[in-house]
Amino acid sequence: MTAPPRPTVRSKRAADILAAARHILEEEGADALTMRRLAAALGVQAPSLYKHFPTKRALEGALVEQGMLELGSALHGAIEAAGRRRVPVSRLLETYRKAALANPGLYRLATAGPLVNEALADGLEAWAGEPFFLATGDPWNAQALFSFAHGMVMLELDGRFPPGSDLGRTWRAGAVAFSYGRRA
Amino acid sequence: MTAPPRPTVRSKRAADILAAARHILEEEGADALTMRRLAAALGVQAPSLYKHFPTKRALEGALVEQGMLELGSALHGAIEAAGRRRVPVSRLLETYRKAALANPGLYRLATAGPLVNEALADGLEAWAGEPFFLATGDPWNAQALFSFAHGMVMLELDGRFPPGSDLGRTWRAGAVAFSYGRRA
DNA sequence: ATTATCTATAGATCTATAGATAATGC
DNA sequence: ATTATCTATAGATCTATAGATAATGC
Repeated sequence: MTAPPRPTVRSKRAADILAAARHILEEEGADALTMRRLAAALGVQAPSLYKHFPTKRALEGALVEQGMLELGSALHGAIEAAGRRRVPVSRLLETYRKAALANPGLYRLATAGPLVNEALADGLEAWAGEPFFLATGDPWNAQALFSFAHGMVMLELDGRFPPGSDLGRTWRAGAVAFSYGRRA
Repeated sequence: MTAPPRPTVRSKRAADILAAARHILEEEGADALTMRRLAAALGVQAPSLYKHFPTKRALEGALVEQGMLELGSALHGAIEAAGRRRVPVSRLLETYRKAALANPGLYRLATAGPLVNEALADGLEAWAGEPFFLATGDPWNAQALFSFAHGMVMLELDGRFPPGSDLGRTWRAGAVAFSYGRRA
């Protein structure tokens, strides 16, 4: 098991700015997250933010780091809870779904669209994705299972499933499929 | 098998505008698709477009319709090619991947983010998704398989898989998983 | 002293409407 | 006659920089 990457150390003020940014992201969506809107939420003028983050991308990159760390921590937590036994795919998926839907805006920012910060995301993504490998036993099933989970979350967030859908059952169907040959 | 929805009939000019919009979408991405940029590509001023599409959303809705129809046609084609036998999951997925990656910009517009045109997409989405039901035999595995395919395409388009990935093998791993109990 | 914030502003865009003018179809 | 297009423009935004002023830490 890879060691968890350590979060970037930030000043109190920078941390507060990120917290406010997350709040806007979750309450009003990614489009609402502008330097002006963020500054207003902090009771400050927009240019002031540039003393703490050089560009908007840098601020977004910091949010991505948080999102990845939190998601990865949740998944690794599920692995550890299983002890020496292999974590059931169903449990990993439940953890994934719960963690992603707990912070939809952050999840989207961190996992959808082009990478915000390539260098950062590299090691972080590998670490966050490791539990899928540990649950499936090979890299191809790991990627496939991750794709299933990501697809489910995105479609769920985008409201793309028909109204009467029993998504819990759909998640379980995926868990069963990827548990082929062993317990779900 | 549901009958394929008929495409909206449009004037030659409206069809040309949509073709130009698709070109921009594929070559320069969704952000580049503005009424101004589109008008420029057609050698015209932006306000002229409003005689053919009342709003930008309406234009995007028309593109979504095209995308859904084309993707759905490809999938239904795979179903028909299998004749009376159930189409193998692997063939359906290959078709999906090929169709989606042939027009990445349109695929994104049509399947990711909030619905552009609710009323339209409703019946169209159901029809386009039907092949997943026909390939799996039940609605939950159908949704789960669709989620896997969508997740794969999105992650592939966003460049989220590590450099050395053998995505063909990952797609096949998914096909095998969802063929649990029968041939892939 | 140093850091944070402010005002002012450059420089880019966007979508969409109003009303005038040019092009086209009967 | 009717439709398409043009010019002109309203009305909103955005990110980011420069330089002055206020607040804070030693």
